[in-house]
Amino acid sequence: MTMLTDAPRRRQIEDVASALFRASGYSATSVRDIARALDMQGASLYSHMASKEDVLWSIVDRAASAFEEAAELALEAAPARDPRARVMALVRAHVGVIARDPGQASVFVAEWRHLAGDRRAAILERRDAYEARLRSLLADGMAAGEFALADPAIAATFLLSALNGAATWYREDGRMSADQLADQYADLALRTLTEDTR
Amino acid sequence: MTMLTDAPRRRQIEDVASALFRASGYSATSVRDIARALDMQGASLYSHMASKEDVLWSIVDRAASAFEEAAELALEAAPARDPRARVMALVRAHVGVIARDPGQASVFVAEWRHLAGDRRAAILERRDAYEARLRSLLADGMAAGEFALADPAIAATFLLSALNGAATWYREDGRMSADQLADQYADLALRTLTEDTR
DNA sequence: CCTACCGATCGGTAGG
DNA sequence: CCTACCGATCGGTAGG
Repeated sequence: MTMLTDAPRRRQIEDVASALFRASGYSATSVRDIARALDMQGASLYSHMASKEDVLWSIVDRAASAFEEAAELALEAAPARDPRARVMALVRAHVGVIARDPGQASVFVAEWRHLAGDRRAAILERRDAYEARLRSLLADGMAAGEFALADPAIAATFLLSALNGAATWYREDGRMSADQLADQYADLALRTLTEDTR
Repeated sequence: MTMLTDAPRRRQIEDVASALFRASGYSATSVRDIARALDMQGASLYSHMASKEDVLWSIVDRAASAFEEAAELALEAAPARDPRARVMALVRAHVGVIARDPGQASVFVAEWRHLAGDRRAAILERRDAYEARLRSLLADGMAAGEFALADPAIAATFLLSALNGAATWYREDGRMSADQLADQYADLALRTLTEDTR
């Protein structure tokens, strides 16, 4: 999570909004709810934002970039020809982004549908591209004989649902560190990909 | 999904509301949106419901009962001392409830937080009890030496997130039948529980 | 960043 | 099930 103190106002607004959107959803959170959390008047927020949807867009766009960049970095660093290591790296990166800012992540996961028109379309495209990358990693692993999957597309969706679930429940002050979360989730995720030999 | 034709009005309202809540969320769906989908005036709905939250409660309560009853039946029918078979049965039952009515299920999964007070507390308790049942099944399997899990609570959360994800994307008219979904998800879920022997 | 204010829409009621 | 209507609240603007 980002420090709320001393962050620029716009960023403070986005962080407070993330937390409120996460707890109650975008539509049930009013501009005045956000203002109240910052000890401001509702109308004053409009010095820093053009619209409520604008703030949602900033959060979702930033989250999408965080996932994309983390995946990029992780896959660059991972061995090129080891599908297991590559999936592991992607999963750990994904969980890391969630653990670092669960508010932002959960807004990305659950509230993007309140975006309209082009923004909605753009984010859907990026989500699809991201999922496609996991899908192709799974296909690579199958081609290499490392994974056994009846349907890599279903497996990718199954996995991403499981990982994204953490955005809803994970608390930074809970009993689990970000690393512990990443370790456990990566382990569970990897198991999904190979035959169950008992 | 339930037939909309000839269902009693109250049930039609709940089915239409489920679909709209699933697509846009509870707060972004107005009473007039629901009425419009039924070719009625907004105020006319109040002959059949006391409040908007009342309709949400009916959907969530019915969904909770469906999950509970399906789990009960599945576990009664499953062998008492075979943890793998028992988890498999529970997963298949859970996915079956989702596939049979994804609208109802996704409202249960995502919109319960818009309930207030006692209802919210009651549903949280039932969710906890349901998850606890899966958790204890996992613990049984570990005790029997059949499952290898670092933390059965985390595994249960991971699994339920993965399964519930289907409530968001599954379409009855899509390329996958309910049985295919249940088969694939049960397979993926079961793999999660045993060591990855490669 | 504030006060004052806008039109639109919200959930819900009265009365038929 | 409809028309007519209610107060409250919504996102947002004007002007300082």
